[in-house]
Amino acid sequence: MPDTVLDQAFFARPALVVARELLGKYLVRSGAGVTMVARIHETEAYIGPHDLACHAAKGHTPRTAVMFGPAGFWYVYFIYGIHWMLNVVTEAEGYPAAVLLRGAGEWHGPARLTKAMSIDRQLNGQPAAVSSGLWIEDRGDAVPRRQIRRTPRIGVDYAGDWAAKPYRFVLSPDRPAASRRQLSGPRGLS
DNA sequence: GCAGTGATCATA
DNA sequence: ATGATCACTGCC
Repeated sequence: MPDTVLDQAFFARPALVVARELLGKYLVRSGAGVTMVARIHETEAYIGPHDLACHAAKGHTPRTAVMFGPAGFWYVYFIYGIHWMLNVVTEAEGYPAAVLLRGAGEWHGPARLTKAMSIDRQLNGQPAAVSSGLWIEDRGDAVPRRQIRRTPRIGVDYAGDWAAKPYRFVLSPDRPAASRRQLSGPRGLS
């Protein structure tokens, strides 16, 4: 299967679906004569204006405007005076939702990822497409469901009941299959 | 554990 | 104009 650049149809779906399906896809950064590729292993869904952890819960502001636009565009914002966060807009135009890319390749943590790939406000509002120098590819290596873990989102304790919802998706390495003996034998002594 | 750092938005 | 807050990281 040839590599496929994910298009607007991929992103124009519920954020939870997009967040899950982005695991195992490839984030590609091209610019200044170099290209970087990193397999996505951690995402979070911010599902709409009723989601109190989603920036769009604060309404349509200059900062959140991109999220109200069409799917497949980058929503990049600055936080804590230091860090850039990379999101891709999902859902139908007019419905504000996005997926935060928290980890890819060797990088763990959303700010480390953007720092490594030189992602900043210049990409805010740009399309996730080759033309912007930042896009996502499907390279045909599907992720088995058993490698996907769901947890609550990080750093959103302010969001009340929404903080506990399992909207974070993590691609975990396969554990070696337990042998019959391990399954039926005594637990470890430790 | 907690400081750093500055954009953003509500309040005035 | 001012102040609280913040989808984090690195160092104590």
